[in-house]
Amino acid sequence: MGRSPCCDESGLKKGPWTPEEDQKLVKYIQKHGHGSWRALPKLAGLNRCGKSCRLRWTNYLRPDIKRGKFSQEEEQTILNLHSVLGNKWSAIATHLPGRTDNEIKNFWNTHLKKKLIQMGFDPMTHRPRTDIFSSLPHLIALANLKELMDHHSLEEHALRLQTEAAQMAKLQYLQYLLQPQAPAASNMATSSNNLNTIGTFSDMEAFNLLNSLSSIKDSPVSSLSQLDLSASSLQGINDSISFSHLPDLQIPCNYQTPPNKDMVQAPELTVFSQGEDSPNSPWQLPSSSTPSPPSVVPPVAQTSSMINNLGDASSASSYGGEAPLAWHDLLEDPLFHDIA
DNA sequence: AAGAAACACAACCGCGAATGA
DNA sequence: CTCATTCGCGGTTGTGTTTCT
Repeated sequence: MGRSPCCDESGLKKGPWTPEEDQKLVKYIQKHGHGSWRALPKLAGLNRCGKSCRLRWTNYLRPDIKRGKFSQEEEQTILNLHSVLGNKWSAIATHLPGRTDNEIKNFWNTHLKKKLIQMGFDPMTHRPRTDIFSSLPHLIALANLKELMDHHSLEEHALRLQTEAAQMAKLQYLQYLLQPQAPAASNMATSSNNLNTIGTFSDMEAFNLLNSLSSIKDSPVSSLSQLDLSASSLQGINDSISFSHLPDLQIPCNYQTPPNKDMVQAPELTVFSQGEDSPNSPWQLPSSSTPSPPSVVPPVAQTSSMINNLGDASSASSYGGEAPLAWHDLLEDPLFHDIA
């Protein structure tokens, strides 16, 4: 065990590669393949360690590397995969042909992470931030409220938002049902934490909810940022409706890049369905930038496997689960009773 | 025009997993 | 089974470039 001693060896060159070194490395690998990286430098006539050669080849010299800016589609793929896989850069890279894990990692650290923070999302959990800074985008959105109000009458706006809030609450409930580790829903379900045991209940509930939510995409306001903004404005109008649990959504998000950097836009919600995507991935990722909700509501059996897959996905994730949902809050919420 | 700050990205470091003797 | 070696991964740093003041 222990780490490789190769880089500790003195006398080996470090730092940026020269074109001559690149040429030597490329020529050698094209002719012989890399074989043992440790042996390669000597054989190729390079005064570098094998590790350095491997890195240079895999991150820069490999002929199949795609260079240049990341496309919108690639960006969205990274965001989606990161929400499921966490910082598993190599795993993410396998879904982006021609891109290296290092490149993706750099792109994440320099662009996407900041973008998410700007949007008010925790880049690690992909959930709305709950610290003080999270309110910043919210406040920015509020600042734009006046403009929005110029276009819609307040009442009409409030009514529409009330409907959307109800849909969000349903989504929350669905999220709870899809949580394999969720505590038994007190008096509403069996007392067992066993997924199979609560499965029957969850399946039916999830099935019904998915049915009722299948039209959510047609909602006139489809982005969370709009909903957040709406929620704030509505809260002023009708204090009896609580939106406190809205930021708890954990269903994987499908992010859309704001059309320009000055515009703050939160992710659109997408209910993922199991699909014929790569067998490595339990998720069927939306293939285009305009995702649509599942056109066919999964049958009960499928919903079960969705739940299982959700479990797999969350275990694959590198971050521990924050208490995902204030379940009792939801139960006590008058809004919940209206929709349930 | 010059210095500072921010950004972008290549490369390095250290760790753990895999592998083979 | 143990240990040494190699490889690959993820975090971090260093440095060149661009933008801002």
